[in-house]
Amino acid sequence: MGIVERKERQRKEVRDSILESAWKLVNEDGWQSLSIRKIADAIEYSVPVVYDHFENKEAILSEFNRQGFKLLGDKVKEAKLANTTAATQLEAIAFAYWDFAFEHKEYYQLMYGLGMPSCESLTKVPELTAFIDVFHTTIAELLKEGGAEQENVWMKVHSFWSMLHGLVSINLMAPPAGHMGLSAEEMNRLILTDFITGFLKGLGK
Amino acid sequence: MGIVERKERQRKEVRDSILESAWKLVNEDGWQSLSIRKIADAIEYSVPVVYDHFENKEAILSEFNRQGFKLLGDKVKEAKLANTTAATQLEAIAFAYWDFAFEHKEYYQLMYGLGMPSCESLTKVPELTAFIDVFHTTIAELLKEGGAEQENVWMKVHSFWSMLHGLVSINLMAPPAGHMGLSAEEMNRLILTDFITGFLKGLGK
DNA sequence: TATATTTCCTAACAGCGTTAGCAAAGGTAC
DNA sequence: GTACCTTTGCTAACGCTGTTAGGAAATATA
Repeated sequence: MGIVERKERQRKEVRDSILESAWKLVNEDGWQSLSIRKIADAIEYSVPVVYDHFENKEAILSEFNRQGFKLLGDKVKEAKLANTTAATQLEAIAFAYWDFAFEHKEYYQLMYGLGMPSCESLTKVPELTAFIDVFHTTIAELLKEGGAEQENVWMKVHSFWSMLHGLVSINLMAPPAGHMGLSAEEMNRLILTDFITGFLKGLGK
Repeated sequence: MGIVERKERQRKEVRDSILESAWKLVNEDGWQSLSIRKIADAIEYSVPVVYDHFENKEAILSEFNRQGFKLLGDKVKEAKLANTTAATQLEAIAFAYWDFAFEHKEYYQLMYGLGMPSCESLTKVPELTAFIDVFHTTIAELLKEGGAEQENVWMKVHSFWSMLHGLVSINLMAPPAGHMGLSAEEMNRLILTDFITGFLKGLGK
């Protein structure tokens, strides 16, 4: 009685081909343009068949979300295991994370919700430069004070902005649960002040 | 002949009411559910009238994008001017940035494209914890080595992840132009290594 | 062979961004 | 005041989206 087995196998094949086609479409035209109808077209089934395997479009996306974090987790773990000291491990982890994001842009964009407007829209905002300039003047001043004027100011500006954005956006998406008897707000305060003192130290302060 | 003036004034009134209604709708139901038809309904005009004032939906969004960066720029500049030393200025800037993001969540989400899935989806991914654990073990080990075991490990883990994500995501959205004779890639390498050494220092290394 | 079940499609609903084309209102000139 | 022109704002449509109801055809069971 291999009939139910065959049916399950065929069912899985359709499910896999949905994910495969979806992934192909995403890599061709990005997340925004992915649609159930396009998937149905690609797998050569009608639209409702897709709904036999996934509750809705978001379920397909969150499947890729899971895949992405699984893959990132593996890469990061692999990088750790390839090193022996904790310091080199952390360094390798950071590089692995970085490389993952740029080798799998589509995954990363989905995982962190990047991409509401087109990705390059940020650089087209004229108000951005005025806002970045405030960072620039302050950091340039600090580097002069610290006697490290020759350092690349723009690198530090970019780091400052980026790290700050990272702290903020992760907090908006996944606020820390609060550990060791500290509330989430106390944690945030700590994280922010810790970041600032660390950054100032990096400027020679 | 105040007729053209009146017409311009009325035109501006409609334009303003479009933005006002859009902003209201966004604050009620988020960016994802904003639609031209809802705006038209709110301003009590038909749909094509909206297109007399904005080329398309994206033009409305980028108007808010500009507003957001303008407001953020003002807050940050204000924080700077309220302080005298560069170090306290930088600190005040960071706090102003932070506060802006949480006081104006809608702006911040639009400005940085957060919000493709619902914002809270991140914490629902089971693969996330496995991936964070790699950070945790490594950083805990480093703190032990540095003799700073009592420090809040989770805070450092959260910082590490957040900053790394910030560096990556800003790079994906607005890659640095390359300054001072360095290519964008060299800049990135510098920024990343600088981050790692800085972070390690913060762990007592 | 007849019945029950699974599989799969057509067709629709309600919404979206966007635009063509027309009616009405407003302003201008005689 | 009447004729003309320009602006204004509408209806209605096109083509797309996610999602689902209901029925036909194929398959499995008795």
